[in-house]
Amino acid sequence: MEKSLDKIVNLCKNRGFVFPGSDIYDGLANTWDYGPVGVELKNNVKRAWWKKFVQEAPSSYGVDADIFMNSKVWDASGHTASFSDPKMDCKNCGKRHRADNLIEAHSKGKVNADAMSNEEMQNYIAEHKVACPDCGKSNWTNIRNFNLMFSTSRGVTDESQNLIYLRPETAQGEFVNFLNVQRSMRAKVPFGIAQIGKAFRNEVTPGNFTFRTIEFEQMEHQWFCKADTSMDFYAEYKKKAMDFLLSLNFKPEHLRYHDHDKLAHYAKAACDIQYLYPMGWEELNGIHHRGDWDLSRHQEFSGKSMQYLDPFTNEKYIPNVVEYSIGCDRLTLAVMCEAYDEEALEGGDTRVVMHFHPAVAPYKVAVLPLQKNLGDKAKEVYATLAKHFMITYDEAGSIGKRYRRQDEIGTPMCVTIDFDSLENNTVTVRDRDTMEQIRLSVNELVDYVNKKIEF
RNA sequence: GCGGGUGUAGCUCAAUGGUAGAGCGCUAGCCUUCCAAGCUAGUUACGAGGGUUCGAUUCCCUUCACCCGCUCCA
Repeated sequence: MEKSLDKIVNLCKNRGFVFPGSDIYDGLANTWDYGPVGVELKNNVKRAWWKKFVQEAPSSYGVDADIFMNSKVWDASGHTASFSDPKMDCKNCGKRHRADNLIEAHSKGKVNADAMSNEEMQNYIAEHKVACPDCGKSNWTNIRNFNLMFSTSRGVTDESQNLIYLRPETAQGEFVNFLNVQRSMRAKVPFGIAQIGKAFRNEVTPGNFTFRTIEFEQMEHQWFCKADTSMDFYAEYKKKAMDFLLSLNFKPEHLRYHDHDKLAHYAKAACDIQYLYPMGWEELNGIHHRGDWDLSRHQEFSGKSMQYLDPFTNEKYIPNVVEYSIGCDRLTLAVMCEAYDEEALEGGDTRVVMHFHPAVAPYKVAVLPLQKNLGDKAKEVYATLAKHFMITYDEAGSIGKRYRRQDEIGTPMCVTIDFDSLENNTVTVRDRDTMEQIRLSVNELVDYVNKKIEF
């Protein structure tokens, strides 16, 4: 199992999908850069998602909110309070504990550690020789804040510096724009706000290639609706989320729902869709019924009314939210895992093929002159196709080798130029999945490719 | 942060106390009319610093980076 993720990581490095971040400086753990091929794949995945959840979705609107947000947003969302913990490690047994919990337990609740600074807590623990609950020794590291939010500061001079965070989730960008979108688009509840954007988490344990990283991209759709319809929409989005994945050619047996029994503080119901990655079943997306928690909190913290006035019934209410959130990098990785195939050929040969849905394939077509002296004609065909699609060109090596190269990056169609092409302007189109070949005129080619990549 | 591991070419690996070799890949040329053919030539490496030594990629120390566990996990 483990081996097969390695194979994908290797393919990614060798074929330009994904490189280790800061590679020439020995990397930076858990950062990854998408290469020329990978960025096409990822962009196509995003485009496919946007098509289903914005373009074709009734009453859904896209936004692109800023990564930096007023710190009060994170107070309202609860991240400031619960995303940061003062932790100390026991040097004796290695166990990690929260400093505030240690003090409150030691003082039997008489000392309120919440009001203490880290330094005060550290001093208190040293003075009172607060012992490790696990081994009984009092030999602690200094307090370190395990803040899952990355912070930086805004302001040039020291005195004017204000702490700001890189958003740990994109969702708040949709919530804080609820009023703006509703008003400017004259939107009527129910309606949706979608966003694709980066989020940052200082994860203690990232890993598994691009599955869990400290910087990642989320694709989210928040559906604002009336409370009494919300469970129906929750069920509907569970289905929509699954249908989207199936439309990308995921095998049904590689996907499953996973209902949460333990709910986060904001959630009324929650469900994941998991994918069978090489390392096992892992969360690919989440569908959360968030009630009116988010808008209510923002109403409370901002002082702005989040109430919606229903123009038909004149009812006033704070809408409920059904959130559908999918990790773009996770999805892209899943798409790669799902597409990866090693096919045994006659003669003991194997070819690695990425069976991407043509809509998300990095290149739609590879243009291959059968011989180098057909290059001029091939470049002419290339120029014609390049106006319509992301395509590539290769004239190095035997034709078989060039087919294999394209198979490895999942190019669905290879177009070869031969001497007949010069005579009658036709080309041979070779299909990645069936390996069948058909003869088309260059004029027919654009329509043919368009039909293939339909999504 | 703790424990373990790794670090030689783009990749996979090898050898060696006397400054390194292969396969694959890649590039150029020849050949070639449809699935990794062949021939020729070329290409590129000992993570960094220090020590021992006449001499270190090899031994020792430090450091850096990465990987795997653990801790944590909206």
